[in-house]
Amino acid sequence: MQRSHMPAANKLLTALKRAEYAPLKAHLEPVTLTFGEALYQPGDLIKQIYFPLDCLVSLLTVVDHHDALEVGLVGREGMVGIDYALGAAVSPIRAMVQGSGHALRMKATLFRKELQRNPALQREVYVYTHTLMSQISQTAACNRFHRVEARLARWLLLTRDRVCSDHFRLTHEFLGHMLGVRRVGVTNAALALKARLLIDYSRGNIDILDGAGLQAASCSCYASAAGAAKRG
Amino acid sequence: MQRSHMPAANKLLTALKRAEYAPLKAHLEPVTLTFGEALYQPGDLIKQIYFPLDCLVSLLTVVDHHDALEVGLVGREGMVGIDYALGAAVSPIRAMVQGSGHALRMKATLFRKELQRNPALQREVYVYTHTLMSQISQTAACNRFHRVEARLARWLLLTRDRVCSDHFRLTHEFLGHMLGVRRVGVTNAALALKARLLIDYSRGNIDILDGAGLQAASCSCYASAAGAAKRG
DNA sequence: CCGCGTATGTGCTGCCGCGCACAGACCGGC
DNA sequence: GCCGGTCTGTGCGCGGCAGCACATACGCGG
Repeated sequence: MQRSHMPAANKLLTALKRAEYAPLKAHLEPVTLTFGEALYQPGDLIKQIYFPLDCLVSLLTVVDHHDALEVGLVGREGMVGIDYALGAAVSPIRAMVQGSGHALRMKATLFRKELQRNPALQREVYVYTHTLMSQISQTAACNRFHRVEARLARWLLLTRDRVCSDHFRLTHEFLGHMLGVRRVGVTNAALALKARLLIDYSRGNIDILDGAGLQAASCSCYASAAGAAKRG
Repeated sequence: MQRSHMPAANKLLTALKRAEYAPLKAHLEPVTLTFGEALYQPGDLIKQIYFPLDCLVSLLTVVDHHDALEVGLVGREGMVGIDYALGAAVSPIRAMVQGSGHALRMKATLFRKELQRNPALQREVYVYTHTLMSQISQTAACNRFHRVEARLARWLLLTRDRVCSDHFRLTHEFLGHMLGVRRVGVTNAALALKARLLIDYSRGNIDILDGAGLQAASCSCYASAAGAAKRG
């Protein structure tokens, strides 16, 4: 997953001023998250809040206890556990580590206490909530109207923005789960992108060769709220 | 759209205690919303917040300036303008009146001021945000995994819960826009439900004959968060 | 360097929903 | 009672993706 050895900062936290951040800092604990780890399952009590540094977390809605669809993607621009911040005790979704890396973790109860007395933190958290909600809506429409190839392109770009690298590890099988399509569907879409020299890949190693071209191949959704908000 | 002449109360507001509600009350203005009216378009500045009483508002994500997909449905259990409450100035979505009726309206700026100093209102608004976000996610997964017939059944049940009546007016054409499918797709699904004596309809007048049966015909999504939260 | 497991490519068949076109059915207005 | 507009039902061809099955390719460990 090769990225810089010193984890980048979490943008939601760095938006806070020194005095606003200080009371949080004492309770933040650095953790390493590994690929495939589930931070929450649907119905789980939310005990910890996570602020990704250089890892990547997928938010998945689970239907009928087996089919799952990714609805959101969280990198260092956000946090995992928004539901708790909004007053919910249990998670309605599955949060799965999609790219290994580091994060800062905090006990949920302590986070809520701090949130209640910290207006700056509130502002950041609620603005991020809005961003995430827009992203989820956008993704829903994208899944409905656009073909697998465009959605794959979009997804690769979103991932790139979060890991800040043109190279990352992901198998077709996994991408299939993320996009809610068969593995073969991913293979075909990936072949098309490869043929156009936009990406290259082999056995789970993906390289983005032509970001601009990939953006052209992706649907307009990438350029919209979701993409824009994430790059900032 | 036949419902009681005295508009039911908005549940988000009635959850507030007298003293908490009083400062809001002064600024709430009753309005009549008519079918087809757009409260916001994507990119619009949010100037008013709406609390539906007996009307129904659809939240739509618009792609490429022509295709639209419904992601959420707001009745008297919620409010329209959540984005503004979260700190956004412009609406990322279209909010369209799907069932005529009454609502309470408030200037957005006044609402934000009151929100800032009213913890009980904050709690209600953020819990509703969570409900809505869950609903959007659930809908996204539902659109992906379930067939038109099941989704139509689910959508009719959600509508029923909000208008509190087994009868309402909706054309296939309109339902097609809501579900993101062709009108003919709706016709076929509706025919199947009619054949099973779960619903009846004619020229825009829809009757739910067998709610339990319809729920069985709908996907599990209805029973999940979305449905549960709305009936409460 | 051999073998096995994982990752990727290919070839079917089938169904769902799309786009288009048109036929009936019902309702209100004149 | 006729006319026009709206709503609903039907037919046809097509494409994307599902499900299933199998064929290669790559890489690691022994």
